[in-house]
Amino acid sequence: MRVRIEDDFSPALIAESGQCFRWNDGPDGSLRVIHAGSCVYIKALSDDDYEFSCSEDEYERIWRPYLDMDVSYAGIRESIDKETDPWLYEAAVSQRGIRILRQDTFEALISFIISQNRNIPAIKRSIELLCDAAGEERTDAKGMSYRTFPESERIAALTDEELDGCRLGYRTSYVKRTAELVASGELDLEELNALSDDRLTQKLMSLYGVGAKVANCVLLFGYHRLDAFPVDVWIKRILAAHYPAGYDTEKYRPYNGVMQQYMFAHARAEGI
DNA sequence: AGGCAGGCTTTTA
DNA sequence: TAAAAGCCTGCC
Repeated sequence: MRVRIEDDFSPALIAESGQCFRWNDGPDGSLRVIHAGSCVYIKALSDDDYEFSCSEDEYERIWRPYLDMDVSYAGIRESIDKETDPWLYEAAVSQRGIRILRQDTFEALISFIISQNRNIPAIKRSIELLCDAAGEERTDAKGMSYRTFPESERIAALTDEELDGCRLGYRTSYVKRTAELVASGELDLEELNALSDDRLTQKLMSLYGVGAKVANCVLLFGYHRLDAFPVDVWIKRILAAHYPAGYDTEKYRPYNGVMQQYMFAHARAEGI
């Protein structure tokens, strides 16, 4: 179906943003996106018009919420103070179209545990191997097969050899223990949504293999806490270079996470 | 108590 | 060979 989207939206920039790992190039300049057991091709027809390879019902039910279409990212972007934050402003202009996806919480948790101390191609490779090993095989709108992100029970049921085959390295035990905790019901990720940002961060950091950085990524990308501000090596370098006197996270509350994405993506694309 | 060094798997550039 | 969207353990 054809969809008109007038707010900031760039599938290409989202695919490169580092927040999601299952957006890949499809035919004819389209992006192929896998989420929530479904797969869709998104193709830009003009600045504001997009073709989604799904029904209107599926778009409304799955893709529109996933793409966070009820939040105005243009509004957030335009709140940036060009005078006091020139580099952030420039980052937001060049990365206009990035949105914070409403990803599945479990998928985000496992994905960002896998992400630690690795670059994006390696992260994507491990996640695809994990989906191949434990996800369900389905067929997309173009007749191509894809695999869903596995349920916690399916990951917990993998043998050590199968999990090792996903090239997780020392993260294998982190993924295994987290999946087992969720599968057993001992850890209810949905229930945690009632916690404040600080409490949720603490709770996630109590998990084996989850530190401050991964916890903040899970808040931002898995719980849609738009104020979460993951600090990684890139953000450290950016703040050192452009905010030597310190970066004030009060100013853009409650959208610090959106600003973080503009900065991170811009630094990766254009340099710091 | 809180901070720091060293180690960890594998891939990428 | 160093670095990579880091975290854990042990030591001080």
